[in-house]
Amino acid sequence: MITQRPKGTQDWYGKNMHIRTVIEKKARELCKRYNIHEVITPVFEHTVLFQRGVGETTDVVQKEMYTFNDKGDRSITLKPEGTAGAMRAYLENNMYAESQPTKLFYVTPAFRYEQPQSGRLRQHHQFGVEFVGSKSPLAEVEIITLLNTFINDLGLKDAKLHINSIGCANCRKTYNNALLDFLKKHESELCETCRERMQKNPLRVIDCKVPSCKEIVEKAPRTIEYLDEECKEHFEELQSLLTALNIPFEIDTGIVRGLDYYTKTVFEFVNSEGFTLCGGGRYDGLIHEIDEKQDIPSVGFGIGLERILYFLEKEGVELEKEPDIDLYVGILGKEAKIEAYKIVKKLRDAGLVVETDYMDRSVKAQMKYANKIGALKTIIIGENEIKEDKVTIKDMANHEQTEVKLSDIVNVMLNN
RNA sequence: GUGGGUAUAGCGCAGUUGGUUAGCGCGCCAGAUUGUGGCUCUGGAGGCCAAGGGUUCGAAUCCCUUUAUCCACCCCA
Repeated sequence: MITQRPKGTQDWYGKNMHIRTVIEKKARELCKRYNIHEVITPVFEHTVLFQRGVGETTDVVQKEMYTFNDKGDRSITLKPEGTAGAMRAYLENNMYAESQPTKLFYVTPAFRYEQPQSGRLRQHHQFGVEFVGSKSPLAEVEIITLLNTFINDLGLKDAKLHINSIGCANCRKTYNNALLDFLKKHESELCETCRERMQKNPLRVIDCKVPSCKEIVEKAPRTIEYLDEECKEHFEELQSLLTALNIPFEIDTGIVRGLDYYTKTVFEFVNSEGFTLCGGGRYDGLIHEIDEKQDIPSVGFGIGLERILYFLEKEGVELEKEPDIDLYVGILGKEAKIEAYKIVKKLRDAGLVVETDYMDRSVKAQMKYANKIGALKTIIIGENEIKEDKVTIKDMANHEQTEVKLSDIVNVMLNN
C-alpha cells in the first residue's frame, strides 16, 4: 500500500514526462504569440467558489469534489477545473482595473472524484485560456484559432471543431419551457437518468447516449431555435469569422456542456469516435456569480494534457525527441577520476550534454552503457591520457576515431 | 455510484483436468587474452504467483472478501 499511488493518479516520468514537457513548451510559446499571460493560482480554494462558479446542480459539485475542512475549520476544495480559480484571481487582484481585455493562461492539476477509465483520472492536468472582458465573437475566434493552431502543431489530425450556441439566460428560460413541454410528452419513453435530468437540468437530456433517448431527442427543440436577436447575431458572426479564417467547423446542436456557467457559444474538439479532446465556450455570467458587483463577459477553454497524450498515442504521432548526449566520458582507474570529472564539468559548463561513469565499471561496460544511452561520441580518460595530454574521440555512429589534445577537448567538442 | 474483464520477475507473457525445486522472451549484471559499444555465445541476480481468508493430503490453479488496474455507463479534460 505504501508504495502504491492513490487510485486514479499517475506518476509522470520517462517518456511521458518528456512529452508533457514538450506539450507545455508548445503551449507557452503559442500563448506568448497571442500575448496571453500565465497565472498560477492555488491548488485549493474555498469550497464556495466552486459551488457558485461551477454551479450547485452540476455533477462535479454535487458528487465529485475533493472537499475537506482544514485545521481552522474552513471548507476547502481541491480545484476540480481551472476557470473558477483564474476568475477569482482576476477579481481579487483587480485585473479589471487595467485596460481590457485580460488574457490569461494556466497549466494546472485538477481533481475530481470519478471512476477512472481511458483518458479520465482523479487528478488530471489541463492547459486552459481565459479571455476576459470582451463580448465580441472575436474573443471566441481568438481562443478557437489558438486551439486549432495548437492541435495542428502537435500533429493531431483526428480532431474536429464542433460548435453550438445555448443562448443567454433569457433564451434559456423560453427554451427550457419548450423543452420541458416536449419531454413531458415523451416522459414514459425516456431512460431513468433522463427522467431525473428533467427535474434537475433538462438541457442535459440532449446529450444522452441511450439510443432510445437519442431517437426522441432528435425531434426535441434545440437551443439554437430559441436564441434571441442578440444571441443569434452573435452566433452568426462567429460562424462567418471562422469561415473567413478557413477554420473548418460543424454545428452540433447536441453539445451542451456540463458546467452551469456556459452562455451563448459552446464548442468541443472531438475525434471520429466521438471522444472529446477539449472543450470550452463563453461564460458571461460567471464573474457576476462570483462577485455580484462585477459583470464582465468571458470566454475560455480547457484541454487535458492526458487527453493530448491519449490522442497522440492513438494517432501514432511522435513529438520531438529528447536531446542527444553529446559526449560520454569514460573513466579508467582511480587516479584519473578527479581529472576526468573536472573535464566533465568543464564540458557541461560549455553547454554540452555530457554523461560519465559513476559505477566504477570496466571500460567495456562503459562503452556498452554509452551506446545504450545514445551518446554521439565517447572518450576514455585514464592515466596515460592525462600524462600525455591526448585523448581519442570515438564517433559512435561510424566508429571513426580521432586523436586530440586532452587540454583542447572543450574547444574541439564545441567546434563540431 | 453501476456493470464487465484482468492481476505470475523491472517490462511483455506461458503455466495443461489442482501434484515435486514456477518457466520463456526482452531488460539488468558479469565473462568470452588483460584499456573500447552495437551481433553472437556463456553464466548470474531477480518472484510471499496482488493482499487476506477458506476448501484439500496438496493451490499460481477451485471458492469468498478486499485492493488495484483496464473497459463501458454517468459525467467530463
